[in-house]
Amino acid sequence: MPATIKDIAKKVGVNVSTVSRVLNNRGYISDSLREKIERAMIELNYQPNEVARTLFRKKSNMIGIIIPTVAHPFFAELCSHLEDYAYRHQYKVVLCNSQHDRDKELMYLNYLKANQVEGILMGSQTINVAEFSKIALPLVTFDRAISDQIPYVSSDNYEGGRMATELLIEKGCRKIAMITGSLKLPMLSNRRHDAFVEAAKKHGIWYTVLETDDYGFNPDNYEGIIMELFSKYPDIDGIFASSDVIAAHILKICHQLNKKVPSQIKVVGYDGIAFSEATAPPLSTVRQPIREIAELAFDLLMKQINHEPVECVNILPNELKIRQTT
Amino acid sequence: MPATIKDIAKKVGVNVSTVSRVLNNRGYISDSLREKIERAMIELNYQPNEVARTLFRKKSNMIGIIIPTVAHPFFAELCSHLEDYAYRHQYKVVLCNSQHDRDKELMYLNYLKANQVEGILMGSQTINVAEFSKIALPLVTFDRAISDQIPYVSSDNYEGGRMATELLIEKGCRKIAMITGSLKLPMLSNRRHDAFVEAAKKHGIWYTVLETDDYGFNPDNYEGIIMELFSKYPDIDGIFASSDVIAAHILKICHQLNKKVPSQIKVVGYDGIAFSEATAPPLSTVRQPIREIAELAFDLLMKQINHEPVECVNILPNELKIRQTT
DNA sequence: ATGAAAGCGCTAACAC
DNA sequence: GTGTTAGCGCTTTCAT
Repeated sequence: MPATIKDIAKKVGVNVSTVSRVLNNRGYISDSLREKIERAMIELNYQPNEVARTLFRKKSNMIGIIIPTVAHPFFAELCSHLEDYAYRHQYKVVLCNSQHDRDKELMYLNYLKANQVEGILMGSQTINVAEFSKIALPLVTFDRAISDQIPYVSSDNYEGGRMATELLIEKGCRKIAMITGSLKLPMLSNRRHDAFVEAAKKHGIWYTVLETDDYGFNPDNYEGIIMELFSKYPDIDGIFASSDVIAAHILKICHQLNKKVPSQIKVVGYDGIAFSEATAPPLSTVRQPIREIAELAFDLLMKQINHEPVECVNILPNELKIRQTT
Repeated sequence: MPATIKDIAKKVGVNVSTVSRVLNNRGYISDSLREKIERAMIELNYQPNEVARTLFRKKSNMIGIIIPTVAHPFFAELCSHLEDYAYRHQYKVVLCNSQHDRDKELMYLNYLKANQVEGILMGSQTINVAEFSKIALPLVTFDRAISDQIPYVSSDNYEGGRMATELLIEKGCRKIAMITGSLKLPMLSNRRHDAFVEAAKKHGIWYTVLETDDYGFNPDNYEGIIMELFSKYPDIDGIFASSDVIAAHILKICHQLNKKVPSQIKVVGYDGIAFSEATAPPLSTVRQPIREIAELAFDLLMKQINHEPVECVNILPNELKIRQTT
């Protein structure tokens, strides 16, 4: 049994409130007593029970992060930055992978609320506004605008898609394809696709679009689609992938099919994850400001927790990284 | 203010203990009352406060995961599986990235304990046994044997290193290198290096070893080392990388230097992360059973929490994935 | 079958 | 300066 404030009090022969005072550095305390108490704390290896404190203060210093899966490098990097900011602000992070499972998402939302987290960061949403309003907790989302009440932060998907497509065209592509996650879901990232289509049309370039499985996190699925694309249109000379992971698979298949990148075919990814620098050849991509997204999202959450007003629409600019696949 | 058990009791006109009974399905309750109470709970959107429950029960249903950084794909995948098992057992996961920072690690350890987590999974340790014994919490580690009291689970590093090296040799390499994380730290993964050296010696093959920066998670550092290797020994014909991430960078540099893989030079990685299948060409690697490692580690933690005896040394076999870089 | 009361570990009025 | 006390939201004896 770990020592409690009572044990300390008893050992020193004072009241628990006195111990509490030194613990919180509040109120007057004689130096001699303070010293004695501090010594006792060390001797008994005392640590305040944060659960009890949370119960009283109604402040848990915990936030929840709900994402589809931390196994995806984009979310892993996002998460890593988020944890970094949280730590600096003395917040702990509860990691929740929804796996795009609606039930799991709902369960986690309830869990988190029941555990008194102060706010939630969501990179995964299958649930709707009504369900959210029940949660009644500070919330920030990525990639999805749930309602105009709930702040979101996202990269400039349209502009990102435009940059990628224009790059392909500029570099001479005349028959381009986009491989994207499912467009059925109302995700902000679908605007990458809108931009692709509009840019292609604007330049009068032939184009086609292929969608991966519903959630786009299944590599096996990617390769089938890429193969299908190449067998149907062997003369495709440019591909915009809606994620670097997909782009890496394209590069792999190109290598396998002996299609030279970038001479015969050019590829642009999206995200700018660490691995995009380590592909062969290094991947041209639309780099999302992952760190900044994390920082802003965390900041927005803190503001809500502190009842400060927040901007709901937060779109951050991307950076086009022209490397060696274009 | 969310509704409490008192609000429910007042609304229905019963004592809180009665409400508590229906909440916990304990003791006798008339059907009519139960129904009324359940209705009230729904009407008030009641959710039990898990913090209060934790305080009373001394059971938080939370565990902590301390890893160097979830941005590294190996840990991201491990974490993803861990979260999966935790969820299935109704446990929540607090994510802690130590960044190999001793202070941060210590802080987190204390935080976690103060927050009454039931156990800790550690993939990062700079602290020592003495510091650990103060924690006095169920613990399982990866990659590092802290003491013979603390269970760890790891892939068979020696055998993995041996398989990788033998593969290189078997495929005809006569001048091989290993690029590894720092060997200064007493990590289990250093045995990959031991195996490399012994296998090379056994076959009378020339070899050399290069170490990355202390913690081996800095890609900029990797490339410098790889370049250095190639400029010093341009006729190297095989490299064993101690991680797939390093291996990917080697592949990239080879592409850049126009060294053909696998004809001129062969590369084997370690880990078997998802990306290892998407490199060009697909990477031969020693695949760690990441899911199984996570499962066993979680299981070991649960056993300790339940005061069941556990095996301390847990070494799981790897699988040699021969793809197209060898 | 239901209520009253004590207590989990801690904090914050309010006394003295 | 330090002690007393009530209470955070919940659970669990122990009465009735």
